[in-house]
Amino acid sequence: MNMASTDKPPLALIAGPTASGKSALALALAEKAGGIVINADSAQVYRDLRLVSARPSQEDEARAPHRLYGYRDGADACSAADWAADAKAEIAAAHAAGMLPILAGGTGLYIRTLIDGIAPVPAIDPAVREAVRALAVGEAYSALAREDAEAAARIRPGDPTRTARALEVVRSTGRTLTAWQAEKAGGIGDEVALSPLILLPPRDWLHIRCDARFEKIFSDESIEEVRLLLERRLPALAPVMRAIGVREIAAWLRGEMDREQALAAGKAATRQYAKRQYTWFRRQPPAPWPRFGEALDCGAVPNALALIGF
RNA sequence: GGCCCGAUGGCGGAGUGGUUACGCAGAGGACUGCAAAUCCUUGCACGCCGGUUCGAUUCCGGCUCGGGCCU
Repeated sequence: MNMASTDKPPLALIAGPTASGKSALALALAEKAGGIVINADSAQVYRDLRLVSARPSQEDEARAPHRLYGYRDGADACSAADWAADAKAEIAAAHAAGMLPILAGGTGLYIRTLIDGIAPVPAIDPAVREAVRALAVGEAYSALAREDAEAAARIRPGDPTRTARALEVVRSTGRTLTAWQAEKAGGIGDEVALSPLILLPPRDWLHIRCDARFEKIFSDESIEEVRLLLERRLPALAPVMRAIGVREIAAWLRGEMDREQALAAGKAATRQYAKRQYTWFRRQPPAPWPRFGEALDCGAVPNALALIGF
């Protein structure tokens, strides 16, 4: 079991790029140690994306309890802090039930928010948000340069996401993002005995798995899933609409690509996503967190679990 | 057999007698409330053999290959 001698309740964390085998490893740990698997992946939270986000199967869910998978409506955009609050509640519930909570997922920002906390910026006035997001990047950036020069200095002029965020924060709260970010709140890192494991398998192995993953996703059932999602006519900027697979299958349904092109585009997007996650998990988590560099085939599971004391 | 056109990095695609676009893919990186998002950086080429020239990817000739036309 976990070697850490402490009174703090345990929390296991298995993170890594897509297709690295996180879910299978989490499930193996849950079966071995009496755990509850808690999703830490931003796309798998949406009900609308069962197949396209490659959520654990019903058989997997029958083997151990799974939480925070498909629990949000696609119209209800989830933020890092929203998820962290939900995860905190699920972790507490697991502890109350005497079980080991096991976070499994690949959204680095979500995990960081849960463990380290985040600046306690209040909710943004919806009118302000709408107005800010309606601006073109250039306009938003020059506005930011006037209203929060400090933020503008560290945000790249071409970065619409961060520019809009910084701008909506000053305008809605009257205080700059930089000022807010001087403090972090809500992190549970100090309250738990964390057993983190980062999966960084060989790239060529991962690429093969990414390709296979998307090929499996591009099925008749997934196409139906995307079709139903499109019928909801959600805003194009909604997180569900930007999930890998949704974009490509939608483009195919609209006749903008043929099947081969959509398949190739989906595979490429999956690999590119894995690469970004690889960079995050290689460099962002604290150095002491163990990294597991083997391909996660069946024989490697015990080695991986041993790294975190199970 | 003759004539014409083309041959540029992994792919697509400009261009130039000396400092060789760009897009995609790949690689590296950033990341504080949309993160499966967003953004930054970047290696790699001028079919082969001669000739002209101080200097050829660029000009000339031949060859090879591809496409087209003619007989």
